[in-house]
Amino acid sequence: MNDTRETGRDATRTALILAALDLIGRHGFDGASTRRIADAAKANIGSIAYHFGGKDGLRAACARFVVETVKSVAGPAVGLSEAKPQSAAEAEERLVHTVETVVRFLVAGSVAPRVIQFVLREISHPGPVLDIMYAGVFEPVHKRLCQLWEQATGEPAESEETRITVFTLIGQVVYLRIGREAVIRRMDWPSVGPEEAAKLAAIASSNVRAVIRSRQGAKP
Amino acid sequence: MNDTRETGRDATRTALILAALDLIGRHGFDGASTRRIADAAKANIGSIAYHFGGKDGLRAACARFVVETVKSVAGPAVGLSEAKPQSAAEAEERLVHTVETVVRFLVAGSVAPRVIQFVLREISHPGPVLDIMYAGVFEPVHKRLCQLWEQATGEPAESEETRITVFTLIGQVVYLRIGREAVIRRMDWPSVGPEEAAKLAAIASSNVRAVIRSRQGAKP
DNA sequence: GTCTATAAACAGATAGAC
DNA sequence: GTCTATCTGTTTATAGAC
Repeated sequence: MNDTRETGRDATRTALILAALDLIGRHGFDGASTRRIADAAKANIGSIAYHFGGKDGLRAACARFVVETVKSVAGPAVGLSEAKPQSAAEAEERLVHTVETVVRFLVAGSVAPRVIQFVLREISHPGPVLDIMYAGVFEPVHKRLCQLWEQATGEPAESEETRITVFTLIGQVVYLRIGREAVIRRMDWPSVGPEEAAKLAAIASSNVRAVIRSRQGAKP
Repeated sequence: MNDTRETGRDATRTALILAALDLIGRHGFDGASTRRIADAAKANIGSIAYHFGGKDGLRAACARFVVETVKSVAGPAVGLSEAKPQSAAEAEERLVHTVETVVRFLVAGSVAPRVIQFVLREISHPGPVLDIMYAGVFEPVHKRLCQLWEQATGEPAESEETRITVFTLIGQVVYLRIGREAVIRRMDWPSVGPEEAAKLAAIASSNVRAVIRSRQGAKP
């Protein structure tokens, strides 16, 4: 009888990854001790060495988990595996839809706040973790957004201008999560729930449309 | 004869703060040991306890140092102590100028890359350090930008819409620093120097103008 | 004030019992 | 596979010499 349910090998692995994601996201890699991670996962310290070879192996496993999670959210939103939109208007709608989906995921996502915190911690400094996340998520999503941008504005997808512009569009959204504490204080919000996320998404989309409009006007 | 020059009390304090800023920025608070900080500052471990009461005291001192540094850059750029601009066009120029100054400071600033890294590390989680930086820098600068926004677009400075919009304008710029490694890879740049910073600043300013334009059109 | 020696706690890795 | 005991190194804080 194969026991692939709650207990067993995979359950321990997953529990360790989720606990590590949470604690590394909250306290940083050095601040999250293997003992606390094991405790949170209700596993023993030795299991980290057994399953991942050590603390660094667990970190890499977290990165791969993040790639899968983000792919499952950003992939469909950006239409990674769908056909290209046929018109400029359609491409614009797809861009706006992506931005709104990402805002909601970022600022009010109950699914994976730990995933986000982990990424924000690990994204700054180069290393194996960044390599995994860049190749698995950042590059494919960014490239796709550049294609959509080309269809929406007529600017070449791989031009320097387009690539930078897409970074700024992502940035305005990501910062809402990074600066979360500042946003909450300045907006005088108790926290950021679905209602607040909707307001943030509305402004972000409006900005995207404004920039598209200005670029369309530049070379009509 | 008062010796306020290179050696003495203040020199040790400053050296410790700069070293802590650098190492905490690079490895996080937990990842930066007091030993390495003291070594980098060419001071002894005991001096941290003597001058700052302990590692936490040094962290707070870093935050205060950051506030002073950022004020000296962002303050003049945003015109914190100057009179309000007289026209919408003037306010728009001031906003664009601020964005360009901040981009240059962020992505190519040779003065204080350590300051930036420290802020990005500490900004996520609430605590005494965030309190110091929010009250000292974030709030005053954000409020000033909201005022400029009102003058440039006619939208009320303290409306929810304006406050959020200003966050998105800051965000597109700040992300260029946070996602630095991703930007470098995707742009295929060896690093981000003055030339690259100019390109980034140009796009960011163009975005700001586009959003202003769209808001002006909304309520003419 | 500056520096050194040391204490007490904690880190990650590992060997071996079950 | 899971868990415990232990090893080795490192952490912050501190007491005391100079």
